[in-house]
Amino acid sequence: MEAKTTDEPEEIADLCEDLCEGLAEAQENLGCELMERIAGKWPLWVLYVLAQNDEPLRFSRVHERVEGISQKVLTQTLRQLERDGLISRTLYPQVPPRVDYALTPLGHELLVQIMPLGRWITDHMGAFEAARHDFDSGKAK
Amino acid sequence: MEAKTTDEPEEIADLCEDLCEGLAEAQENLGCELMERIAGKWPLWVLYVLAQNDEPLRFSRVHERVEGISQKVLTQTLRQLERDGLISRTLYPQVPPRVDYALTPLGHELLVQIMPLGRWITDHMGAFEAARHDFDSGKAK
DNA sequence: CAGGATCCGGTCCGATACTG
DNA sequence: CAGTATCGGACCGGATCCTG
Repeated sequence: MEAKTTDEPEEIADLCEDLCEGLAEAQENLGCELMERIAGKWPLWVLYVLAQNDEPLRFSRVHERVEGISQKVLTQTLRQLERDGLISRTLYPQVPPRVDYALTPLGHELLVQIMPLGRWITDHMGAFEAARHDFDSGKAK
Repeated sequence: MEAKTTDEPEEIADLCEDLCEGLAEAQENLGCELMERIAGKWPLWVLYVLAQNDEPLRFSRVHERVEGISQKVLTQTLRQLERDGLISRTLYPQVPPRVDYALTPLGHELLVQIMPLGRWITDHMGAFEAARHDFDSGKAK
């Protein structure tokens, strides 16, 4: 019949099933949107910063810790995360105003879910770098 | 879904450790780049399409299956994925030319790693929608 | 202190035309 | 068939100024 790749067809088919059940809908609908959102440069970073502290963080503190982000984008990011229920925003009607951001259980769980992926990526960083090097040197002829 | 409010500090600290070990480097360095890359709208989609077939796919086939993508962006995406060693590109010097794309073991494993995350997202889609609704209706006063 | 409003340069993306 | 090249528009993010 058809030539198969390096893996056994069963493995692929098995993966396919899971993917069709779990990822397919996410891909073509709203989950894809979420994947993109959290996978941007800043959102995960912000969640990570909030996770490092067991207490809520003020806007300024987050701004300090997520170095490189502009105030505008940080505000946008925080709004998005709040909208998706990943963080909570608490406004203290003081003067000067004070706003605390904290991870929600949902946001916490999301980090837990993403963690193994992050670990896997770091573990295979060498493979990625090698692949890139091969590709680049191959094209630079 | 677990309905725990503010988690115990120990849990957070525990998470922190893992995050610091696994995600921190990825965040601030190259892994972050990879996270963003694969999490874009198309890359994962392309990988997913390739995973559905146990045989390599031609450019046209991929283009058909990843509906909505332009030819230009598809080319870019495929190049990226190839550069990162997630897919393989095989050129047959025919006329008309023929190019086959297939998942590499690395790309295959990446999908396996991402799957549980995708599943978790779909499982909690309701929570996300609810959070968004709450947020939107709260602001629309 | 937190963040809204504005301007503006860089980037991304789609459509089109063209090549091996 | 599988791209590359180019152009114009949309969008994104940064810097600055201003408000409660």
